[in-house]
Amino acid sequence: MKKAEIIQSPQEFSFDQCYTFINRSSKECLHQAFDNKIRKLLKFDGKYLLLEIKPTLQKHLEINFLNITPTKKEVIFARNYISEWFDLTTDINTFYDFASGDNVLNVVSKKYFGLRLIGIPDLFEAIIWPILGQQINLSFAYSLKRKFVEEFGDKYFFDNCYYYTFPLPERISILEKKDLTKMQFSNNKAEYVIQAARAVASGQISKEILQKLSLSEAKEKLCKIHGIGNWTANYALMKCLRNPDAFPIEDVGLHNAIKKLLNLSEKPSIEQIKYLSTNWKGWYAYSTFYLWRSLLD
DNA sequence: TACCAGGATGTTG
DNA sequence: CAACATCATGGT
Repeated sequence: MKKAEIIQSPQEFSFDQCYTFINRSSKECLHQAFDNKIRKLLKFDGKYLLLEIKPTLQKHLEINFLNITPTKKEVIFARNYISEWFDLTTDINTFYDFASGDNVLNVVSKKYFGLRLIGIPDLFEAIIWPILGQQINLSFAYSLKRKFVEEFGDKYFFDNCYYYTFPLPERISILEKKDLTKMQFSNNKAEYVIQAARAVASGQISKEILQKLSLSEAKEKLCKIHGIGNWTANYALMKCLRNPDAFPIEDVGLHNAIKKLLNLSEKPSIEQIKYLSTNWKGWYAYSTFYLWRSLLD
């Protein structure tokens, strides 16, 4: 019996809320969620780490390494990954303070108390996933991602099923468009994905570089890549860089969530959303995420 | 059947 | 600069 690792969670943390979001699609291929447990494959220093995450009785996070006995470095790596994925270090009390007085966020901020902004720690994945999702329904986006991951990611067999890691930009940067169009990518998507892979593989874009820039500078840098517009840039900055003011305002899911919450007859315009979100500064990303969560009910 | 999907880009007027 | 066409395909 291997020793379980425990990550202390903050007071404002609900495993159930995070689990609901993580388990939102049965078509997800980069982790598995069942029986209130989450399994995810990581690769560290050439070695596969298959993690299983579940809540303890005290509502903290328990991590078990299913396939190996980890070294100290591997334990640290896994702990840091989970902490980042679940955003365990942000103090969200001031979010709740302002949200309780906000016309849009009042209900959701209470209803989903303890939900953290579930991120995408890998920058390449945080850019490619929204590109795949551009202008198509989520169901189809998930099937595109599955084909992409199964073809170009790493595969690891354990406990009667396969686990995958997201493809590396170096691998994708050398593809030809037809490698992707044959798996139902549009010509544009294929082009965008390969261009983005080259930008990351070459070092033109990295987490470290973006971290040092202001939000507008980071958006500008991302938008230089063909296929990354304002929505995709904000999505990546929100989910990977965790910029609190990243705000994918063009997002259709956001529009639908606001329409539903305010009982509008039509989806709100961009101008209406700008007005409604006037007081969200410092919490645009969290506000967006809580609204996305409301779509799952 | 037509229209919309977790948009972005190129072209047109 | 705003309006429109295009993309690929699943869902309704």
